[in-house]
Amino acid sequence: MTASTKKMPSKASPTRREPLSHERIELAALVLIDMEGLEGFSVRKLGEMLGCEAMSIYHHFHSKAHIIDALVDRLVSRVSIPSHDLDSVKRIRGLANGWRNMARQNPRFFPVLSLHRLNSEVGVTFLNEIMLTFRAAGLERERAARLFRVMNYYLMGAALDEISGYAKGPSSLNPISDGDLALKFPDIADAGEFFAPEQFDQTFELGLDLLMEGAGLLGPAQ
Amino acid sequence: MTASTKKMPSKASPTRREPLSHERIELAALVLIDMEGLEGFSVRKLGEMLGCEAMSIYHHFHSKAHIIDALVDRLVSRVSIPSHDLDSVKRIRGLANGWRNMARQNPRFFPVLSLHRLNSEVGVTFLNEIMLTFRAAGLERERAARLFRVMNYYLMGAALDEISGYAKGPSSLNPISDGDLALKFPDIADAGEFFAPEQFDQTFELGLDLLMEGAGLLGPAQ
DNA sequence: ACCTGAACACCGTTCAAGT
DNA sequence: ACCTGAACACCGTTCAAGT
Repeated sequence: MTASTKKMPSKASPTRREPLSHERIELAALVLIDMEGLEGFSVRKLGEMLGCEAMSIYHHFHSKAHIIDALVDRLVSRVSIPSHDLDSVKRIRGLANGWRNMARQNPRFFPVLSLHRLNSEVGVTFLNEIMLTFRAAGLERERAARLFRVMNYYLMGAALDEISGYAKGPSSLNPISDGDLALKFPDIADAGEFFAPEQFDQTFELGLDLLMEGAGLLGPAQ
Repeated sequence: MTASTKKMPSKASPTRREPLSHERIELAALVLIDMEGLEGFSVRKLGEMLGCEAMSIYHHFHSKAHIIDALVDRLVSRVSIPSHDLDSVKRIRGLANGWRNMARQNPRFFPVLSLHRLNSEVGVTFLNEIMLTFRAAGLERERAARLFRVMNYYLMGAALDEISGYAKGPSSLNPISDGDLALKFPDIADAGEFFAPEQFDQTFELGLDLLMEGAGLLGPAQ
C-alpha cells in the first residue's frame, strides 16, 4: 500500500534485468527454498526475487509443480558419479556418499526430492548407475534387482533421518523433556551420544557395510 | 453466494450435532486426508466435514500443525507391539511389519509422519520398544544404538518407497516412456518384474534379514 | 515474444461478537 | 464454555491486455 512496497528499478534502471530463463528461475528457486524453507517458497516471492511479476514465471513453467520437477532433475544430476574404472565396492560407496552429500547440501528441498519418483530421464540415469554397479559386481538379475531396492530404501531413509537430525525437520510441538526422557526411557537417553551429528558418518558406514557384506560384495578379497 | 452454498441443518436439525472433541476432529482429519490427500486437507474443509465453522476447530487445536502432531501420535500408537514373551528376532520382525502396515493403511499421511521427529511421549515410547528389543537381544550399548539407527533408516525408506510404488507418490510430470526405458536402460527395465507390489514383502524381508544377520541376531540357533 | 496487473478461488489465522 | 462470521494477509493460476 505504501510507497515503500513499490519496486523502484522501473525508473532507476529501465532495461537492466537479464531476461528470464529456466536456469535463472531454477537457481533462484533453490536459493529461496534454502533461505525460507518449502513453506516459504511461493511463485510470488520467486518473482520478487527475480525482479519480475510472479506471473511472468508462468511463461517459462506451466505450474509450480513443473518448477519442482526441474529442481529434482537439477539436483539429481549434480550427484557425482564415480569413475567406471573403480571396483564395484568403491563405486557403490561413492554413489551412496554422493547421494548423502547432495541431501546435506539441500536439506530443505531434499524431502520433496526423496518422495518424488525418479522416473524422469535424469532420474532413471542415476538409478541406472546403481543398477549397473550391482550387475558389474557379479550379482545375478533377481538378486541385483532386490538388493538395488534394499539399498535405495537404506539410502533414502538415512539421508532423510540425518537431515532431520540436523534439526531441519519438523519436530513435535510437545516434545518430551530431557528429564522425562532420562527417567522413563533410560535406554534411549543412554544412546544419545551415538545419535549426535558427528556420529552420522560412522553409523551410516556401518549400515552400508552390513548390507554390502550380506550381499556378498565384501568377499575375502575385500 | 447463492442459496445452495448455505448449510441447511440450522433449521432441519437444530441441536443435533455432537460437540467437537479432539477425537472427533482427528478422526475426521484422517478420513479427509485419506480421501483428498495432503493438499486437500484444509481446516476449512475439515470444518465443513464436521458440520461446523472452520474456526470452531481452533477452540480445540492451536493450529493446523497441532492437528498434524496429534495425528502422528494417534497413528504411531496404533502400531501393534509384539508380546515381550517372544524372542528378540520375532519381536523385531513384528515391529518392522507393524510399522509397514501402518504406513500402508495411511499412504497419504505417512510421508508427513515419517518426516516428523518422533520426540513426543508417544513417539519415544515406540522407539523405545525397538531399542529395548535390541538390548534384550544381547547387543551392547554402542552397537545397539547404531543398529537402532540403521534399522530405522531402512524401515523409513522402505515404507516410503513402497507407498510411492503403490502410485500414491508424486511422479515426474515428464516420465520416461516404457519404450525409451527398455532401449536406453535395459538393466532397469529388466528388473521391473521384481519391482512390482507383489514383490514388496519378499524384498523387504531380504533387506531385514541382511541387517539382522549382519547384526549377529540370526545366529546358528535362528 | 515476453511481460504485466487485475481477478478468481482458495488458504491459515485473528478477533470481536454472539449464545 | 463453545461457536460464529467478517476480516487480514497470504496462496496458485487464468486471462485479457500491454510493449
